[in-house]
Amino acid sequence: MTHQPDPPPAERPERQRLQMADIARIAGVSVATVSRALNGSAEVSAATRQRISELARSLNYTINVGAKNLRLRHNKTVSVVIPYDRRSRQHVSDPFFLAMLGSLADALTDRGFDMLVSRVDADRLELAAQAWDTGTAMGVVLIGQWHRHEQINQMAERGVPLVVWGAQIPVQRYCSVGGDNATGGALATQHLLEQGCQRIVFMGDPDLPEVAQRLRGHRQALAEAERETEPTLELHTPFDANQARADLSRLIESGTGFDAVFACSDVLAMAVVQVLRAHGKEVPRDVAVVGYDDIEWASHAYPPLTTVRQPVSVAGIEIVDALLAIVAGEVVPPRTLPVELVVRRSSLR
Amino acid sequence: MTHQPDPPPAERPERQRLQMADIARIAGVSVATVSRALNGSAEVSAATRQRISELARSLNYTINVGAKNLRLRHNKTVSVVIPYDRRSRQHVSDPFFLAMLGSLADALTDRGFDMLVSRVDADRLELAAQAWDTGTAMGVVLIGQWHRHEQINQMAERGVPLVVWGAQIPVQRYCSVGGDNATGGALATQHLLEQGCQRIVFMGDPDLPEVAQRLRGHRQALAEAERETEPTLELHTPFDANQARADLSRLIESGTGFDAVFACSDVLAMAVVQVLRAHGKEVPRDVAVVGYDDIEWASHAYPPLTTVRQPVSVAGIEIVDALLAIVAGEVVPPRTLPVELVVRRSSLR
DNA sequence: CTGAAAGCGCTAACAA
DNA sequence: TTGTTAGCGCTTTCAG
Repeated sequence: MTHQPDPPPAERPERQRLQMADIARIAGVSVATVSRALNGSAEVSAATRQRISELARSLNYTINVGAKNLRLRHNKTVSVVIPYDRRSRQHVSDPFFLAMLGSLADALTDRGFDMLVSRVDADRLELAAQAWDTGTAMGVVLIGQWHRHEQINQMAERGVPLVVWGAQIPVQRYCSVGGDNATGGALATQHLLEQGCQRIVFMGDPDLPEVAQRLRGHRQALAEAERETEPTLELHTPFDANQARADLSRLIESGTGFDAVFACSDVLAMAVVQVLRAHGKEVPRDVAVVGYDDIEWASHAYPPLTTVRQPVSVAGIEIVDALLAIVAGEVVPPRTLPVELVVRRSSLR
Repeated sequence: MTHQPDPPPAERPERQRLQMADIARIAGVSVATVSRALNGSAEVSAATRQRISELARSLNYTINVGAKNLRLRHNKTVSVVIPYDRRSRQHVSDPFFLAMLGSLADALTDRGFDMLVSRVDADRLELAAQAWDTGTAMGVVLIGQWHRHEQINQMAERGVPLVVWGAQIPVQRYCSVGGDNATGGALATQHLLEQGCQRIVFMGDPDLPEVAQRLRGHRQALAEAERETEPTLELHTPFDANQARADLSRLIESGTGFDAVFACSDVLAMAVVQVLRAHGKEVPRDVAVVGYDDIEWASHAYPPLTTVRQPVSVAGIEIVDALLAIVAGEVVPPRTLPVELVVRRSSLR
């Protein structure tokens, strides 16, 4: 994706790289034969194939992928886009997103694809398609849909092969893969209720589809236990630890009582624990805390964090497979992956 | 980087994408003119340039980057490689590496470059050059040199434009950018000595050049304070939290006394705090702890972690600029960036 | 089994 | 100012 006028072409004494023609000349065959040999075509004699492969290897020659792609009119790279919030730029530092990135990298590498990574302003999500528009990538993976559902729909309608990590939403014309957020929310709240918690704070920004679904699960669990939902206890905090600290401090200082917090990410939950501690409240004795994601250090936090585990490594595979299917022309329905409550000390009373 | 025999070309009813010829036909000019217009050449009349740009935009046409690159014989993508240890695969989950990735992404995006991300087995580091060999990327950034100094030298000698985040090493034929590890190590240890610590455990694998330099700084600080270095207190723990827990537990159980730990990453430090706590030791009262990196949550840990801050965001810029200079044919000397001790509660007695 | 030749989508001399 | 033309490095009919 070229975002600027090209700089001067950096013309240095052009390093002379070998090309197929060189190999052909040295081997005393035509480039066609070299091409066939190097691509393992059956219609070249085993002997020459062997000979040419060895020659190429010994000369450290590799096929130029750009030229190959141009000729073949396809390519093997996938663009992975991490939207960021212009104000905070925060969430790319969220370990969860980065874990997803790692998972995608593995899945793509295993299948022989390259991964192009870029960050785009969430307010300009159309740019996510750029790598596809320019023919740089065969498809794009969007990590998180934010509040840009409509823009994503438009991209998909424009024909961009697209898979989004996020929630499944009613009028959705693209393929999403995501955790079962409603269940996740319900599991967390049920668990807190079972621990005898009476007043549970929900922390998360329901503007984001995934969070909205978790909130729905949360409320449902309350309803099933015949508890009222209290708007005061619903903190619409975005995925931003600083905001989490501010919001929770305000709540505490307002004198509102509560004995549990269900935060929509582990990062938020850690911030919550920190604030509680600063206010002299002990976790889990005074306030039980549950997070979301189960990132690496949730288990190493103090206290170890109860959380809803998202299936990150299978997610990478699911996303990549879905994208490949879409590129192959299939219609792939959205997919919801199971989540699981991991109980640790932070919520045990 | 194609790592496998190509799968069947996914031949679906080829989505008909516009090309320059289409725009030319519609606009009633030649492709040359379109090319010039779209590239902002001054030798096309402002009027046609305007007209063609608008036509292209309205038709949602974008120049095919692959074809352009082939013709121009260069490209604007940089390959960023994160080596991984085959056994643990751990360190890609290290927030520090991921922060570096983010920093590089920003620096590259700002300059209009694409970022190709891949993970390679540290034991097969030659593969890091693949994206360059195949012409996919104009250069490569290696995050961490591990114990593969020689292989990296060979890549550089082979002509691969290369910048490595890591230590500066005597016989080095490639460009490295890294923090001032010796100073970092010294700062940490001096600080612990000032806090009155008597027996400081050093945790880190000196097989890695960066760690070796931190160890040197550590020893130097001890020497300046006229303390002996005690081999028993030097734990050769790799960047792996589990290993850290195991190693420190063993040390404690061996009955060796100590009142401080200097760990070579924040992740290790957090593991250390956890183990100490499990053994009934309080941080910092019984044992002071200092980490390295100053990743996001070091300040939110419990207790907040004293650590040596690495200049991640400037590092991304330095690395990218160095790589671009190298691609432009310059000889770029290795660069060492200043580090800084950030004192927090974990080390205050 | 191998080679000659056309062309993937674009840019840049060179001509007009 | 604009068009014509020759490739960039490769794959693949189509002939031999």
